[in-house]
Amino acid sequence: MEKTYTFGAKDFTPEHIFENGQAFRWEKEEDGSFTVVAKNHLCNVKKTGNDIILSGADKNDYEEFWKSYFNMNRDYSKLKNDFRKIDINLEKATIFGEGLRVLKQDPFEMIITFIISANNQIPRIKKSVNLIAELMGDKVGEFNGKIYYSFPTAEKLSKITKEQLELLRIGYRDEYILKTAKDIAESRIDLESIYDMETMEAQKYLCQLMGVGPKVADCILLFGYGKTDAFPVDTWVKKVMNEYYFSEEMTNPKKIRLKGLEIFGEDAGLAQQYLFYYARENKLGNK
DNA sequence: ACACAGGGTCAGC
DNA sequence: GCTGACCCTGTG
Repeated sequence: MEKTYTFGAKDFTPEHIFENGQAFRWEKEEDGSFTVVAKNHLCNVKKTGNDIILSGADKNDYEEFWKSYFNMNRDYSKLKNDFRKIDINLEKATIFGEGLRVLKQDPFEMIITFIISANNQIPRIKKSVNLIAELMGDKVGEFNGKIYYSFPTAEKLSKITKEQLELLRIGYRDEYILKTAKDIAESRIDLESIYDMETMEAQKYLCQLMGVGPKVADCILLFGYGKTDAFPVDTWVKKVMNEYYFSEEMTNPKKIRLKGLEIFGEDAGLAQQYLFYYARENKLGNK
């Protein structure tokens, strides 16, 4: 019999967690559940009534891995309560994205994933990232007839061949991920040291990597390092910030970022994720 | 059909 | 600092 672990579904809505553009290593099943692979762990996440059921994971797997992955130590009820006091638009976004959580994912995987994300579309990003795991990673397990693979280390990815790169269909980004994987594998950039850096210092440090600019760096810091004061400014955040917080059109991402931190404070990155999801799902500012 | 945008970044000025 | 080009592909 397959192992399972069950916990309360308060502040935990799988589709709002997985379908908000922070994670790409999952499949939605026919019953609405999500099968997710992270590091060398695999499980299926299903919401039934007031419960979340993890299949393929037991209490020990939860305590050792998934609890941290889902950032279960963070109190999202309190967070939403604080956000509601700050601003009515943010309150609307938190209600819309009820149960959204910002995950703690692998830093190297985030680096490669968000380099690929630049000037790209979410379905294509998902395809490319999963193909990298399939080509260069190891088999983690199987669920519902589908095989799941771990994301490769920098050492492994740095040995990808030209032919394999072709298969990824990531266009001009192939030289970015190759050079970045090499810089990390050969220790020119130390990913561990980033944990101890202030967010702005870390952003600058990450921007040394080919294909990493300020926005991608913020995504890496928010989704991979748990730095909640990283505030990625993309097209959607630009739209939503202009809609609510600027009287005249603001295009400068640096100033939008500053405004976000000024309004939303030390957890601005979490606010950003609600706003991003809200703006994109409602196609805010389109025509 | 075919232009357009997509979780931006880079090189060149 | 600003501008244009950039591999692809899903969408209208």
